[in-house]
Amino acid sequence: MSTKDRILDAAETLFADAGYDGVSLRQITSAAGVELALANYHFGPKSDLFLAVVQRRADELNRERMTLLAALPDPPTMEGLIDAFARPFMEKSLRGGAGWKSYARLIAQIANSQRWTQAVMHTQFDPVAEAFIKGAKRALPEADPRNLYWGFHFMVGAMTMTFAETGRIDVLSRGKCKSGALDKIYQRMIPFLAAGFRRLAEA
Amino acid sequence: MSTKDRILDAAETLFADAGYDGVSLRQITSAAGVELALANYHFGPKSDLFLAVVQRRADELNRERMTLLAALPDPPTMEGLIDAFARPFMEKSLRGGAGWKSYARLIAQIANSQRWTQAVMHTQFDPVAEAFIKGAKRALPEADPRNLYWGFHFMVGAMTMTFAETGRIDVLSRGKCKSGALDKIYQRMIPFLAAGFRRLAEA
DNA sequence: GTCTATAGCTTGATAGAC
DNA sequence: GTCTATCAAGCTATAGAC
Repeated sequence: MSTKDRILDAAETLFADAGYDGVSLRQITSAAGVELALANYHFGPKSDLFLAVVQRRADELNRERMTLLAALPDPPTMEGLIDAFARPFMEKSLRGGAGWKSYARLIAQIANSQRWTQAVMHTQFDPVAEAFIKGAKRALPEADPRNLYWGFHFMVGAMTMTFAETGRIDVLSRGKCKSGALDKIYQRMIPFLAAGFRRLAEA
Repeated sequence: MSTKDRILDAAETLFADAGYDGVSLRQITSAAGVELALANYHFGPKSDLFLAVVQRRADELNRERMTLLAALPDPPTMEGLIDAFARPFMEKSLRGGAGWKSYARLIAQIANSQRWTQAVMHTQFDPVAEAFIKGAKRALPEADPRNLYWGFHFMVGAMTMTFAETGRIDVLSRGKCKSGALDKIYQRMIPFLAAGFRRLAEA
């Protein structure tokens, strides 16, 4: 495994647990088993390393989302549309290894802070978001387009928190619900969100 | 204004913008216009200051939420229940001053990270969450209780991201939607979420 | 590409005078 | 309750040898 990948993997885990400022380059290179100076040599400043961590999986995720979105019938159903957007993330989180779990926790923090909205959310995720909105306009042609943007926003909020698996719901439900049972949650999330979109389309 | 309050206000704004580790005690006391040593004198270690910042408004918020929840008819409607939970936050964010906007950005980060789940979410917000779930069981008695926990989870994800006002939706919608127009968004969020809950109850 | 060594700064916390 | 001064540790970034 290359030095670059070792650094990216270590940075991903640590950034996911403690955030950008909660982790030092020393912790990252130490966890990766490489020298401190190599982080700067391969990635430049710390902020560029952070962006590289996020970009690596965003590219793969977006490619799959775009493929699924393009394969939908026209007009698509809302359920199909939401599934095309959410399924790649769910599958990778369940079966892609620990790196994807870290990435999910990282994205939840990024999506909920102003700090990385421009550099990460707009740069890396807006093209897919626009493809989703375009599909939603076909699925619900009678809807006010603004309501579809808001629906998308509510969906992203519910999804990022779900994939982050903070464990809060496990304690709150006294073990009846499990954050880690993503496939079970997924079966509930899709209809929940689709019903919300449909209700907004009627308004 | 007391030294303690000056420190709390400055810390709130800075923590909301950059997170716990992104802000130093020097930045906080400097913004508050007091000496560095006073942060430790009044609040103890940095982590205790952070918890004090969150607790201050959580107490006020929870009191109002509990009052509204207790005033609902039995059985309540899902719309009424969600409104009782969300309205105090929305009103304060719209009319409570800049401190409540900072607090909303802070809560969005906390709710989406594992790091503060125990010390903040469970400690400060679980009692109200349980009151909400109890009401949801009355509103939708035919629902599997687990689905109500998941609905609550999706609701919190959508709500925290909405109140955080990251501005992403403004750019994505090319100005058609505005993060800051919380009252308009609120009218869409309540039916979106209520329809989601109802759909889960049918499953 | 990798390593050692270090410059230049910032950090949280506190001791001790007032 | 407030202030000055400081400690010990940590930080990012980089220069220079190999």
